[in-house]
Amino acid sequence: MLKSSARSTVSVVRDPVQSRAKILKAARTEFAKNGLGGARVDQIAATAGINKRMLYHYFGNKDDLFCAVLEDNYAHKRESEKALDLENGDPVVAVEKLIALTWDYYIQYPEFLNLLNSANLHKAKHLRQSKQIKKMHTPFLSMIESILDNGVAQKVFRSDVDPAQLYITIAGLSSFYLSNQYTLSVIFGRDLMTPKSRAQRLKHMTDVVLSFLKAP
Amino acid sequence: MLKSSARSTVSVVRDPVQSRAKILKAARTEFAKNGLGGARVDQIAATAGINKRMLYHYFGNKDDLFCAVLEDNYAHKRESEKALDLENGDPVVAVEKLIALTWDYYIQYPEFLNLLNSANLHKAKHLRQSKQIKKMHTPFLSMIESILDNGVAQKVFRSDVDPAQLYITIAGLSSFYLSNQYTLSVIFGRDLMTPKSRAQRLKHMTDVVLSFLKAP
DNA sequence: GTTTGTAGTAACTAATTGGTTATGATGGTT
DNA sequence: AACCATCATAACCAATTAGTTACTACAAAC
Repeated sequence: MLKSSARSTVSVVRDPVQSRAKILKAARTEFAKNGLGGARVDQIAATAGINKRMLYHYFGNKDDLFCAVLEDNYAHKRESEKALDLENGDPVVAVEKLIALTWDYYIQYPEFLNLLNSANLHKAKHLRQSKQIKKMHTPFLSMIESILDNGVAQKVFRSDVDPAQLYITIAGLSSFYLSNQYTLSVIFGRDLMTPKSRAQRLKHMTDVVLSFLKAP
Repeated sequence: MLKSSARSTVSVVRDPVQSRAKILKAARTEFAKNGLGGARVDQIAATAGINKRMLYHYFGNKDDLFCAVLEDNYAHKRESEKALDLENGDPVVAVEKLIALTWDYYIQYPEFLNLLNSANLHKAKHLRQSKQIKKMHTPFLSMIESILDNGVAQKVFRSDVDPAQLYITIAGLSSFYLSNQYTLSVIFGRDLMTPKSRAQRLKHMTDVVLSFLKAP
């Protein structure tokens, strides 16, 4: 059975690094928009401007591609956290900065939370394959720990706070508001994403966390 | 083109109320498990034990079925909230009860959060069709408002708290922990759902919220 | 300069998908 | 007892889906 040949006159540009990056970027957008189940491989290939065959060439299958997107997603976030230096200086200011960073990151990259939700819908089975993920977070947790230690040493924070609990709390305060902004806006009948609303939320979250940390 | 007739010897039981309920229940499970995009209409029909045609008969199409599931989902939660009487009595106890109720409800009905996430992934376009949703929440918000008012009157709570902000905070503290338990467990390398872990989280959340409300 | 692994394309496929057609059965109302 | 809107079934369909096959072409090593 004969098949027609690929076009042979026009020279094909080979750029594996960029091709891979384009696929990853398009996949991130598509997975974030429609979830793992709703995402279409054809759409990812079309958005990336590559042939679908290359997607399978580089990433194996849809699930492995999703896994690669998740790793990339976490790596990007950790990169932004490294940029801040919170372990030295005033612990109260450090906590304020940490809350603001979390909040701003979720706003700037709304795909992050969508991908996180999708990963959890599938009980993190994609993430569990990845060996790097866990160690990526260890330095982050120890950073929170030293902020708390500084606060305790300076007698401004209570001494019984679990860093993991605090991290989940800060992430949850931002995440729920942003991730559920659409249903919440319907329920409350008001736009939660105006600059004023956003500022109020940031203030509220900071109040909540610092009241807790400073409580006797 | 002749088609074979439906079986004519065995009498068919007609029970529209139960059929509708069975579809809704199966749809809830399937949508919660796989998201809107990943859910399969055939699977819903099979689980419900009804013919797929009836699903379209009762609910129109997949999106309208999803909308019906969401309405049902909210209605059920509001029903459980009505059961409590929090507006009278000690405001501190009322807040504690509200946090515990939210937490326990999410644990008892994990589909709730999955459906909520799916609804928001699609920017609440299904919920916006529904007219009842908004008014369903008004009494709930005013309940929180009167708890806060009681607390202020008794000089145990600060007076600048927005009820909507507080509601989102309480929901977020529970929701993020439970909804993301799988990825968080991978990251922290510990099981977040042991009885001990769950008790610690409930205590932490209560501490956080009450520290804030009692702060001067 | 030829071999070889990798990057690339077009066309294909088997299975699945949401939704429909054609037909029949039921039971309350008139 | 005839009527008819509603409840139900099996079989069907057009479109879509994830993944493949068969083939071509570049570029660096040999």
